Amino acid sequence: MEMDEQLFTSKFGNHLKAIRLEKGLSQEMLANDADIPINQIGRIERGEISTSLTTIYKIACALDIEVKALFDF
Amino acid sequence: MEMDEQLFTSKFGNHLKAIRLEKGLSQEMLANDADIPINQIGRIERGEISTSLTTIYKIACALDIEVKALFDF
DNA sequence: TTTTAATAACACAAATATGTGTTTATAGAT
DNA sequence: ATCTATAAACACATATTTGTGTTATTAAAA
Repeated sequence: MEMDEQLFTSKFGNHLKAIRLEKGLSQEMLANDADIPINQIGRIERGEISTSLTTIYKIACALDIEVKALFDF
Repeated sequence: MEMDEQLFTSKFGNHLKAIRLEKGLSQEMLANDADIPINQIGRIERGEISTSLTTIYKIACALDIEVKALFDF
């Protein structure tokens, strides 16, 4: 699927949010588990920022899923 | 697998390099295809930087693979 | 209506990636 | 030894994320 970069970050954010909600976590809980500021989670889910590899990894660890699962969309 | 963040970016870089070489591409060719500076590819492969979602996406497109394949390690 | 939890939205400094350029190192071929 | 291609290693300005606050919405419950 060919996609614009901004659309990609937006879809990534939506997918992250869906996974977070499936796990029954609030942004704040996820942020605490991942040791990331809560605002950062919001910015990522809204597709505002193109977050970094390490942040992605920390989030995957906090969600207890593989990183590649975050890209399954 | 539990892993340090720096080790993760390092493994990501090694995996990217392996895929690039499998495809028979030089850093320069990949950089051109992905519309990214060549030095950036080197920095990522060496694990020097924690690159961004959009850069990861551009690289995956240029390699003609799914993003999640870049995290299959 | 009022309270509460959750998220969005805004601002700002600090840290880091990005983009561009140049130079050095390495390895293979001639 | 020389040439060539590839990659590493610098430097530096610019752009963006990150981290830390504060304030404003939104929605649901009491």
